[in-house]
Amino acid sequence: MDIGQRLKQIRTERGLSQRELATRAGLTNGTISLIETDKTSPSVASLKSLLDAIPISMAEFFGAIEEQDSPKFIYRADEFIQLTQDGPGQVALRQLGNARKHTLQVLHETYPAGADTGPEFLAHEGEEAGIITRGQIELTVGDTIGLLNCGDGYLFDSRLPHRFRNIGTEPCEIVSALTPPVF
Amino acid sequence: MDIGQRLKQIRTERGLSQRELATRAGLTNGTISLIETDKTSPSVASLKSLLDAIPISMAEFFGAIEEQDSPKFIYRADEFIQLTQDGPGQVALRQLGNARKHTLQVLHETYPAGADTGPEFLAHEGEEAGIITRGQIELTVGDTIGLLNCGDGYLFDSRLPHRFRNIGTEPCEIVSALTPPVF
DNA sequence: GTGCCGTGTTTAATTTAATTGTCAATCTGG
DNA sequence: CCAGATTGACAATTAAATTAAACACGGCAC
Repeated sequence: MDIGQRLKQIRTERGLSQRELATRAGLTNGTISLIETDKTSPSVASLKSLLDAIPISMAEFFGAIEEQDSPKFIYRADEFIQLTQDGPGQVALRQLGNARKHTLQVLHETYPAGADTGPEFLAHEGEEAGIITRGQIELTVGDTIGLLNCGDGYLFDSRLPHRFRNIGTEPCEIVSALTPPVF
Repeated sequence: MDIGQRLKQIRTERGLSQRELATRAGLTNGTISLIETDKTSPSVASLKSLLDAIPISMAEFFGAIEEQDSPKFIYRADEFIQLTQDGPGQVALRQLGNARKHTLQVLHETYPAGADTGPEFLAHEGEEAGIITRGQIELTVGDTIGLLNCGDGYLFDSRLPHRFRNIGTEPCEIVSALTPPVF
């Protein structure tokens, strides 16, 4: 999402210099330079001032950006959405993309040593599967219990009651998938 | 343009607490509180994180806001668009609204003592008119010269060459109108 | 009632954005 | 060719957003 490039494009299209736009918007040329070179992320208020002075609406501005850079296929590690609070001993669930827009939900799960999805079992519609990428974890599905090591995987009907427990000493990481997404 | 209200609306619609949304977006609950109560204007990056975690696009977010609060009839003094650079002895032109969207352009003009629109006369299409609200100014239109005092006004065809000069000792302020707008 | 969790708000400290002033590079006119 | 003006970028300071921690309010179990 390149705000700087888009701002520069519109500004130059209309034949405005950074200084001219700056005075109209009540900002400074330096600020516009920093924004256009992506060295800062402007406040919504600043961006609104700039767009009013051009003039163009926020919706138009972002509409053009978002239809430009979609559809999105690649998600960087820092773009994952954290579904859980962090804290010592807490399970961390990091979701890939906007699951609501898809039928598939992929998570990067981290279970610290001793972590547990709880004594009450989980159960919901759909199917889920995953592969252990670090450490090991105990998985209970129905009345089956198994210890999964790094490289192992699982696949089951989510309606069956299930539970994850890291009974090892090192953290366990899992890449898992669910369909349909559950929240 | 109430960003806080809109964010709160969407967040509560989806049954998210400030803290839950905060962890998903990688921010803090305090920040969301400040944004929702309009005590701060978030950076575009922060807002994008929040909207991604909801999820909703920037264009959708602002689209709903902008169709809500338009059409706009009232413009606050600090919303005027400054058409000129500030500086000592400089004429300041502050424009009311987005003249490009209308056929009428209204300006709040300030002429410091000694200010002058220049020895070369102005001339452009349309008509212009105004009323002096402070101080006094010398107006030349064609070969007519007049001294206008506070409360006086003018109205002429803009194709006639014209010039404003503040020959007094105190600043002069004028509220003027042009049609069609000139840039 | 008391204690506990969940909510949203507020405060001081920190991080980040915005301003100010300056720079080199690029035009423009004499 | 040079002087003056204009452009976008940069460094240091100022202003503002963000954090982290505390606060106050309202349920809800016990």
